[in-house]
Amino acid sequence: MKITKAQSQENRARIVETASALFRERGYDGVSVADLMVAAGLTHGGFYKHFGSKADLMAEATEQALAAKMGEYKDLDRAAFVDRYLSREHRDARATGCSMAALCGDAPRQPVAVQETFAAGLARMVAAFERGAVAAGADPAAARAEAISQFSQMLGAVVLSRACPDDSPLADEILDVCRRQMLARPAPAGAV
Amino acid sequence: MKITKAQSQENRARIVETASALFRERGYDGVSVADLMVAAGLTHGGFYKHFGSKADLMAEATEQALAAKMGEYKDLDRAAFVDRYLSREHRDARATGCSMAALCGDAPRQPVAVQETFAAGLARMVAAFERGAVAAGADPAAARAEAISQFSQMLGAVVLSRACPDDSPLADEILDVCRRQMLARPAPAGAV
DNA sequence: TGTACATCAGTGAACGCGCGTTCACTGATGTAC
DNA sequence: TGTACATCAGTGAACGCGCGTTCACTGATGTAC
Repeated sequence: MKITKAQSQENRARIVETASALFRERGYDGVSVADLMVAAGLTHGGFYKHFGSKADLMAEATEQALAAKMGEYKDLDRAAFVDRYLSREHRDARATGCSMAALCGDAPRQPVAVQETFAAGLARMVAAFERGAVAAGADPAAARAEAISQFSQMLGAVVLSRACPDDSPLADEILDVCRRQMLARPAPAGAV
Repeated sequence: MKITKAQSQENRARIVETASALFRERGYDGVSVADLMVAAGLTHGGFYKHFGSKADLMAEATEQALAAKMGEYKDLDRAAFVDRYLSREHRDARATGCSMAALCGDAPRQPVAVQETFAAGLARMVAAFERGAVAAGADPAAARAEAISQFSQMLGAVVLSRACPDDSPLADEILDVCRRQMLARPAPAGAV
C-alpha cells in the first residue's frame, strides 16, 4: 500500500483543498477528520501522516483559501468586486466563497494558530482594498478608513444574508440594498 | 428534593438567562447541557424537566436575548447607539452583548427553530432601525435601505474586530474607523 | 387545622454515539549493492 | 540492469473522552379529605 511520492503530495494537497471547502461550508467544528478524509477519498488513519493535528490543518487550509480568494479578486475593479461579493451566488456558494465571511464567527474560538492566520488574512485584505482605492484615485489619507468600513459592510451583509432562512425575502434584500448603497457610495476620496 | 413551584420557575428562568450568556460567549456548540446546568447551579439530569431538547433552549434563549437587547437599545438616539455598539466594551463583553453579532455565524448551521428565531429577530431589528431613522427626520423611502446597510456595517465591524487576536491594533482600528464613519455618514434622508 | 399520600423538580449513574488521536500492520516504492 | 530490503503512506481497529439524552430514584411540596 505504499504510494508514489508524487501521489502522496497530491493526496496532501487534496486534503487541504477539500478541508478548505468543507470548513467554509460547515464550520471548523462541523467537519470531522473522518468526514474530511472520506471526502478526499482516503481513510481517517492516514491523516496524521500529513498533519500534526486537526488544528494545524485548520490553519493551513484557511491560509490557502484566503490567499487563493485574494488572487481571484485581485484583477477585478471595485464595482465588479462589489457586484460579485454581494451576489446571491456568493452567498449561496459558501464552500467556494470568501473564508473570512464563512468563518469569521468561528475564528475567535479556535486555536491561536488559526486566529493568527485569520488576522493576517484580514490585514492583507484591508491592505489590498486600500491599494485598490488609492489606485482608483482616492485620497490616500482616507483610503484605509474607507477600505475598513466598506469591507465591514460587505462582510456583514453576506453574513446576515446567510443567517436568514433560505426562502426569506430579507436575505436577498440585504444583499441588494448593500450592493446599491456600496456602488452609490461616494468615491473613497470623499468620505470621512 | 422536590422544590417550590416558584423556585422551579426561578430555576428555569436562570437556565435560560445563563444559556443566553454562555451561548453568546462560546457559541451554541461550545456549551454543553452539563456545563450550562452547572453554571446555573443545578445538575444536568434536570434539564429535560424544563426543555424538550437543547435545540428548544437555544431558540428560547436567543429569542429572549434579542428581545432584551432591543429593549435596552430602544431609548438611545442614533449617535449613542452607534457609540455603544461600536465600543471596545461591547466587543469584549460577548456574553452580555448583541446576540446577532455573537451568533450570526452559527445561526445558519443550527436547527430550523433557531434559524427562524434569528430571522425574526433580524427583521425586528431592521424595523426598529428604520423607525428610528424616520423619527429622526429621514426620508421614509430611504430609511429602510439605510437601516439595513448601516446595521450590516456595524455588525460586520464588531464581528471582524472580535476575529482579531486580543492585542491586535487592527481590532481597535476597525471599531474606531467604523464609528467615525457611521457618525459622519449623511443623515438617512440623504443616502441612496 | 391536621394527616395521608400523590406529584414532580432535581439527582446522578448510565446509554449510545461521534469525536480526535494512536497504533500495529500492509505492501508498493525507492534505494543500496 | 537485476536483486534484496528498508521505508513509509495508507488502512482500519481501538483508545479515552465528552456529548445529548434517558431513567430509576429521592423527598419536600401541595392537595384531598
